[in-house]
Amino acid sequence: MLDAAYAILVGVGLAGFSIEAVATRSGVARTTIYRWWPSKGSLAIESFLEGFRPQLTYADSGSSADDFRTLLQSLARALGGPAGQVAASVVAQAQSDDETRRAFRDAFSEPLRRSTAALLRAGVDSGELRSDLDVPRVIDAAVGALYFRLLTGQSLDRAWAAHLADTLLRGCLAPSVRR
Amino acid sequence: MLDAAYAILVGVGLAGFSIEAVATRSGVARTTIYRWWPSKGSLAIESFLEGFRPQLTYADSGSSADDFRTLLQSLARALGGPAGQVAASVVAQAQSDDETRRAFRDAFSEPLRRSTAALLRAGVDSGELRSDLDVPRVIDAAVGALYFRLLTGQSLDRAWAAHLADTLLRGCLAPSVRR
DNA sequence: GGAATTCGATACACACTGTAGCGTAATGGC
DNA sequence: GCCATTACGCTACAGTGTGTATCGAATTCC
Repeated sequence: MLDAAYAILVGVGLAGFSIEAVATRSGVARTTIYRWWPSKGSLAIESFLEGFRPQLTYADSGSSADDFRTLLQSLARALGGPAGQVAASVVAQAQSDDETRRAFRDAFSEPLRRSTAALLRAGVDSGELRSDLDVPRVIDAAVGALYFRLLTGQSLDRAWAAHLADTLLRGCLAPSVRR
Repeated sequence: MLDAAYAILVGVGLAGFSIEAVATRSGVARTTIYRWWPSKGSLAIESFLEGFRPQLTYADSGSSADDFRTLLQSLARALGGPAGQVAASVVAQAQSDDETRRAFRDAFSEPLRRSTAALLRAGVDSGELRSDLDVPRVIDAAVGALYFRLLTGQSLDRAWAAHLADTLLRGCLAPSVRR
């Protein structure tokens, strides 16, 4: 059923995503789906997590800047593909369903935020990044830019992510490392 | 009818937003609404534009950095209020309706992008901002961060916007002006 | 004052939701 | 091997919203 839900979200998009459609496609009775998922949102988010989780690269090269760039690139690569369509659908669903919003935050958004924060803080500690770096804002900007491109249907690839990372990092590097 | 649509989106949110509900609330027949708007999305976006347009501040203080900060603050202020709820609903609608997506981009997203780009380019020309500034990415980051906070239901106010602007500007200022 | 337009009201076919009830097949413990 | 539990398919149902068609009444324009 998760496969069917994923396939529908990737193919037809949120417009054609209904319990009915998932049931038909997966060859399962509608009642069976209701038995397992309380709402459309929870089904969507679970199918997203199923298909997305293993695609991120948390490098540890010794340079926080490089690791940051690598992470953003892997994010862009993942969200630029089919999973991006699913992610956008989940975010859209979350606008009319607090439960979905909460689930998405807890299962995806916050963990990602925490990992990124740890990565940047390591850079601050090592002296590579400026000591007064406003980590939450940098993450808002980075993740936000990805959201923005994703939800406005613009392309999302490694090259774009690399440029974004470089642009952001210019304000993050410690004075002694700046170009 | 636009007032009714706006009020519903602000109050109940996207969940309770239906042609039916707008008709009932505005005391109008459902058929009349269908006569004027081809889709739910076009109704939502028009009610958004009606209630939002006049709220942005395009300052011209002589400093691009200050103007950028001011613009971001006014955006945050506007989107942090009731209109933000409506904007989020429109973006969500746009995920299942290409027409809505296109309309939102043409009527809101792109003009805002263009104005911001002009503002930043003026800073580049005046020498306040670095000559190799990647303007599109800075805008992606700034606008994206706003989107992100908006769509994940996080607060959005002037103080946050000011910190965001400062964080971004650190990577934008020309070497001679840097702190 | 007559024509054109716009509206309200009703009706209809359709799709999806969410719940309930019932019979059936598989599973797992003893 | 038997029996209880569990999960499933199927059907039915009431409710809500969609989108279209039709028609008479009200309003506006000239």
